[in-house]
Formats: sequence, structure tokens, C-alpha cells
Amino acid sequence: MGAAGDARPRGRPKKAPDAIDEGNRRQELLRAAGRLFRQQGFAATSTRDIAAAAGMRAGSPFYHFENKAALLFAVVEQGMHAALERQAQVLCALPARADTAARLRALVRVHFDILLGPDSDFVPVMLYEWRSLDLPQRRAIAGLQRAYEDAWKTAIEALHAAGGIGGDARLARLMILGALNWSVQWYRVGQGASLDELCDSALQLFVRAPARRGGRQSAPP
Amino acid sequence: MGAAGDARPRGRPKKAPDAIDEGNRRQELLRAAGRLFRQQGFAATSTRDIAAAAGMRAGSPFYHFENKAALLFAVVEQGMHAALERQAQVLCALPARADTAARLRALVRVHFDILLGPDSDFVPVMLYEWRSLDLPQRRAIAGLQRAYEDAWKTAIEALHAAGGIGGDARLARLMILGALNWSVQWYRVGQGASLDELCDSALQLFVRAPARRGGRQSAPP
DNA sequence: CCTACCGATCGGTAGG
DNA sequence: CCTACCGATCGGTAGG
Repeated sequence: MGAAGDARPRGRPKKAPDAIDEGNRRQELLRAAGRLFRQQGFAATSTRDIAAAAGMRAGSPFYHFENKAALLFAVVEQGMHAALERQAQVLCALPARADTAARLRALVRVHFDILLGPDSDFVPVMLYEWRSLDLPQRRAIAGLQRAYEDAWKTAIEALHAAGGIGGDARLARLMILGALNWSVQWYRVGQGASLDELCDSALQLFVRAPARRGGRQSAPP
Repeated sequence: MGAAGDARPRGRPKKAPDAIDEGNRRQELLRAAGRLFRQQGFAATSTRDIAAAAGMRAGSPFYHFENKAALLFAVVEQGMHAALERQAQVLCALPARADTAARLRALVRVHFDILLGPDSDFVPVMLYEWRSLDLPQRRAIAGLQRAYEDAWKTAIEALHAAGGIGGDARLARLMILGALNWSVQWYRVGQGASLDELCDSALQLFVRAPARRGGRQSAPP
């Protein structure tokens, strides 16, 4: 993807005073870009801002990324890959005989974590800055989004068929995801409800059947 | 607000070849700005783009507005004023003995119209570009938003108390409004569901009691 | 990854 | 509201 930076050293780099792992600097750029893109938006963030936040000079980001748009794309792509991994992990960790309501609860909970938890800049940047991507980039991201939403489609359609969710199934999915995605606009960490409480309230709002189960199913040994 | 343009002619302006109603030009600028801010975002839209879309030269918008931020503020403020008016009008048009579910339905329906109907750029610009406002501007808008959301607060709390809405009442309000506001991201006019169908589906998703009433309560005379 | 730099664009203004 | 213009900033590059 663009100018490759795959000259990453194999072992531990020699600790010369300025020895710097190139992969680390690239990742630092991504984190800085993600934070600034989320705070100010893509167009309002200069590559100089990003360079300074990563402790570099104005021209240096272009050693790691072809241009500003490539930086945005890398943030978004990495965000979606991480989100897909976390989603898959959470679904796999469910007990084999978990019902649909439990699956939906897991999806909602991990989604709040992806949007609002620690290191959660990348997916909000995707949600709110995707229009700054060009068409090929959008298409690449759309594939990852489809995979992410497929899990939701399955769970919501099953629950909808069982009468646990009202309205049109497709519109219900769009509106439920919208309700969660909008939390980026108003949720402030450490103020008000916890992510667990958010998850509970969301499910009580959207799901009719009393899907509550006291606590987690993983009881102490 | 800013350089006043209140030399508006009283009657019909003499139709000289270039006779131009100043209020019209200002309004044309606002419409062009609203459309472009919605499409591309505030930071990615140049004042030259706006001027060109309104048929002006690069410097002319600054005859009507002090600076670019004042243009954004005017768009957002006008959007909120119009939204408040439409909301009030719809609530007043309800039959006196309309129940809470009918009030919520009216709020949802007019909200979709404000977000997705004809001439619906201004409120989406507020929702997605408010962070480009400075602090005093944000405070001014926050007052209008509070008024707009008060109607929702009343309706949702009443319905929540009656068991028609699940979860925490405040979080339910935030999530319901979020679900609707997010529709700006995916809804395309003329494709898929109509705004009436969106409204139906939203209420069936969020409200437990069978608040359906066949059609409108305003029967033919 | 830094130094030094460039061309383009942008918000905004003077003066009419 | 146009003409003509300015200073600042921005994305990006050459060369090391």
C-alpha cells in the first residue's frame, strides 16, 4: 500500500541514542492522526499538526505515507480491522448455547467499547470522516463494514423473527446502529453512565423480550 | 448580526437589469453554504465555492457576512429556528386529547422531515458541523437545542413512566434521537422507504404499547 | 527523518 | 457587489 515501510528490523534494534523502530514511528503517526481527526475532523487537521503531535517536523509524515488521504485511509482501515477482530473474539467467547439475545448483547457491548473505550479514535474517525476518502478507498472500507454489519444482520433478523424487535428488520438494524454510533457525540468517559449501563439501557430500549439474565453467564469458579 | 443588510426595498424593486434584492442574495448565500457544508463539511468548503454557487465573486460573501464562521452560524441558527417553528406547529395541530404516543409520533415525523425532507440542509449541518462553531456560538445554539429537545423529554418521560419505553429515560431519549439523526448518513430520498415508513418503523422499534392507530386522527370532514 | 523550499489555495480587505 | 490584491497556511518534494 503506497511507499512500503517494511524494512522493519528482525530482532531488537540496537539501542543507539536515537534508535527508532520505524514501525513504532508509523504507528505513533497513526495514533496522533486518529486523535486529531476525531477531535477536529480531517479537513481541519493539518499534516503539520499531526507531525508535531508525533514529535516530527512538517515534512516527515510523507516519509511514512504518500499523502494526507493515505493517512486517513490507514487510520480507518486499521480501525475496521481491529473492530472486526474484537467482534469475532467476543462472539467466539460466547457459550455455545447462547441465545440470540445474548449474541446481540455481546455485539452491543463490544461496539460501545470500540466507539468509546480506551484507544477508540479510529472507528469514530471512520464513521464521521469517511466522505473524505476517495472512491476506491471507500469501496475497500465498505467491504469491511459489510462484514462487521453481517453479524448484526444475523442477530437482529433472528430476534426480529422471534418478535423481540419491532418494525422493519433492516430499518431496525440501521436505527439501532445509529443510536449507538451517535453516542460518540454525547458520551463523555467518566461522566454519567458506564459502558455497561449504556449497554443495558440500549437493550431494554430495543428488545422487547426480557432478555435480562441477572449478570454475566461466566460465574466464578 | 454583523454588517447589517437592512436596506431592503419596501415594494417591488425596480426591474433594472441588475436590480437585486439584498435579502435574497444573502439568503441565496445561506442556501448555497448549507448545501455545500452538508455535502463536504465546513472545513472542506471554501468561501469561494460558496460564492460561485451563489453566482458571486470570491470576495462578495464578506459583504454579507463578517467571516466564514459567521456564515456557518447563520446557517445553523436559521436551521434551528425553522425546526423549532415546525415542531411547535405540528404539536399545536394535534387534537387536544391526543395521547402521548401520538405526540411522540408527531415529533418523530416532523424530525424526519427536518432532517431529510426538502430544503433540509441546515439542521444536518448543525448536527455534523457544530464543532466548528466557537464557544459563544455553541452556547447560543445550545439554548435552541434545549428548547427543541424539551418537547422530546416530556413525551419520552411520560411514555417511559407508562411502560411504553424501556431503559433509562434520559438514555432512551439520547438513543432515539441518535437513531433518527443517524439517518442522515444512510437515507437517500426516493430510494427505499418513505419518511412515513421510516416513522412507522422507528415507533414500532422504540415503543412497546401498540400505539398504532390505523391512519391519521384528522379524518375527512 | 530533517532542512529548506515551492506552488496553490485560502480567508479576508481596500477602494470603489 | 466587483476588482485587485495580500499575508498566512497548507500539502507536498528534493536532496541529503
